[in-house]
Amino acid sequence: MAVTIKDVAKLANVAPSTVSRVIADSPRISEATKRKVNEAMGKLGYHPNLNARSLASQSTQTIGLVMPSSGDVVFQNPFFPTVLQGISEGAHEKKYALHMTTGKSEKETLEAVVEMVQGKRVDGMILLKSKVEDKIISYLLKRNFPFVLIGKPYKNVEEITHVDNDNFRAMQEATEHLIMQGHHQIAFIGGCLELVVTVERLLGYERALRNAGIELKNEYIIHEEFLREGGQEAVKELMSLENPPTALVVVDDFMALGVLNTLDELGISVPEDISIVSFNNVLLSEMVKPPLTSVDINIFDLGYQASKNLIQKIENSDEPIKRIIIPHKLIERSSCCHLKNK
Amino acid sequence: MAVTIKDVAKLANVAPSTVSRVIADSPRISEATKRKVNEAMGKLGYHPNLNARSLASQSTQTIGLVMPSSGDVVFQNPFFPTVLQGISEGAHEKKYALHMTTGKSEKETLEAVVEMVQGKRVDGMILLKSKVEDKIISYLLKRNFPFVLIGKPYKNVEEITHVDNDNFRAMQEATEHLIMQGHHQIAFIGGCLELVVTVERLLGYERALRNAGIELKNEYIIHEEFLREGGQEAVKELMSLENPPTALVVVDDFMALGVLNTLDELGISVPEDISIVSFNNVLLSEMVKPPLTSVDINIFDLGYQASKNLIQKIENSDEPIKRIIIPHKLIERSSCCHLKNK
DNA sequence: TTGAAAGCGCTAACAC
DNA sequence: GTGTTAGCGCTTTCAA
Repeated sequence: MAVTIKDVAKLANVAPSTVSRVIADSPRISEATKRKVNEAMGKLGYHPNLNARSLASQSTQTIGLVMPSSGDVVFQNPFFPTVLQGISEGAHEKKYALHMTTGKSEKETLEAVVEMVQGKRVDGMILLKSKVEDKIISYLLKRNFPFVLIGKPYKNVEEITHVDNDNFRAMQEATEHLIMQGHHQIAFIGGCLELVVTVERLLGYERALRNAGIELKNEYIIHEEFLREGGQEAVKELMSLENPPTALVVVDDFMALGVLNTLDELGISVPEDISIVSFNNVLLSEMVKPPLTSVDINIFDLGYQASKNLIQKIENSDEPIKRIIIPHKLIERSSCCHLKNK
Repeated sequence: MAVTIKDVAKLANVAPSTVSRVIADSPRISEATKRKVNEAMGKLGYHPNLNARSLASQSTQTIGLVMPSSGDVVFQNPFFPTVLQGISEGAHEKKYALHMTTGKSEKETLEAVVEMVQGKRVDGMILLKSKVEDKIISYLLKRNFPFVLIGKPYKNVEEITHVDNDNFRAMQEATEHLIMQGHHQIAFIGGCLELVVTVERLLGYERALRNAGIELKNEYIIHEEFLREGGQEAVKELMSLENPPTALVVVDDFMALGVLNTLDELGISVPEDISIVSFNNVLLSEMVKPPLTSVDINIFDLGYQASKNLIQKIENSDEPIKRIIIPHKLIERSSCCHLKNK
């Protein structure tokens, strides 16, 4: 068996509780015994058993996370690793670890969460996306379990600490950027409408058009899970409309790359024939041709603030509900240009 | 306080141990009490405390993982998420969870591992890369703690279960592919030489050239951590040699994209002026222009097999040491062509 | 400032 | 088949 607190206590000639106090760096312990105990720990190569500690102290110093299931589109693009990196960084700073599981279905995912929460494996949870009707959120809310959502909750906004971009404004600005370049025929290429982020951005797009007195056209709005094949068709259809768009807003750089390829096949050049603004500003966006004008939403920070704030909440149970808005920024590159008058 | 096994026992009029047996689905328990207990669990909304279980049973059903630290290049490309996805999938199938931490330095990383291992937070570990001198490996080996390495160990190959590609052959074949297309001046663009994978591939490259009776040139071999700026210079230098290469092998698609851009700037076209074979075959490789001929190394499977085999090892302590080679495959696209005779 | 002792919630060996 | 009981290794009152 491994070396325990008792072994250390024996060697240092103190009680186990004293050792425990030394570990916790309790103030009311003499320097002398502190040294004595530390020495014994060193000599024995002692390391606390964290399960025992968690059991006794009802805290785990770990944050729970549910990964998007394999096969989820999310995985093919850098959002997930980057946000994870941010989460991990924030956790690491406060000496928290991460505990993750996957769920293939919504049911499995919920089960995974229940297991973590009721199984006392984690002190808090970070949720990576908010569905329109989210059982996980209801569950956590009901149990009053600390969690932070990355993204905007569909409901109960006032009760949920969340970190998000101002996706409405971000998309509005992206659209306005195109409008200011003279574009009136601007199409929206977005993802799954069940995701709140898509809804928000769509609204921002619509607002920008409306503000500019531009008529909304249903056929200019596309929702595709796509990477590869899926979207190709949609883009082709879009471009063969009677009045094809002269500009596109695309909700993700990776999608934009797919769009770029389809346009290339169609012999349409960017930005000469059509302008594009996309989102996320991942490394990719500056490496493709043409480099993409893209809205940087600070993915890393989204994750970093999520774990940072979750930990605050864990450690101080009457921390107020917060809404943290991570700033975005339009990074101009070469995929947009002024609409030439015809 | 949460509902415990005792509450269930009381309600079902049985002993706590009986409840425990029902949970473990012990064979020697009557259907009647099984039902009775299950009913009580349902009624109370019981969920086992996993810390208590781990403490008592000395097992956690979780796998440890150390993430590449933020800032690590690894994060900017899809290798990490994909391998994580594979690991997660394999773990999920056997109802294992993942526990992860980050380390910024080698020292921190080792500490993180020690904490997981001695802290009894995990039953086994997956290592994502093998350094030439790897303290983590020595540590785990010394403690005889179950672990699986993704990649090839630098030493102690016979004692370490690892899952890897045959990187030597993969690179040899990639190089031969170019040689068969008439190329003799083939440069190698690789990553950090401290990583065993780089060494292996370099050897495969050299073997292919040697087999074909082609002289090795030092100036044809580049090692760059690069993405962006770093590599640009290197590629420019390479192309301004007296005898610039007519083909490149690049160890990563993402790097290849960087190379592609630099070449474009130099007015060199692919594949007309220079051919490229890269590695990993991530989605990106078919989306860039020109689509990259790339060696698919089955990243997902690397992760999947790693957790699969780690779990076997955890559950059966005299499982033999294994070496699992994941097949690779050259996917031909448009970044290579026959060398025109001059 | 330190020690003794009672749990945290579970499993498992042993008894019946 | 089921109950009793002794831990797993730690934290945390309560006393001294």
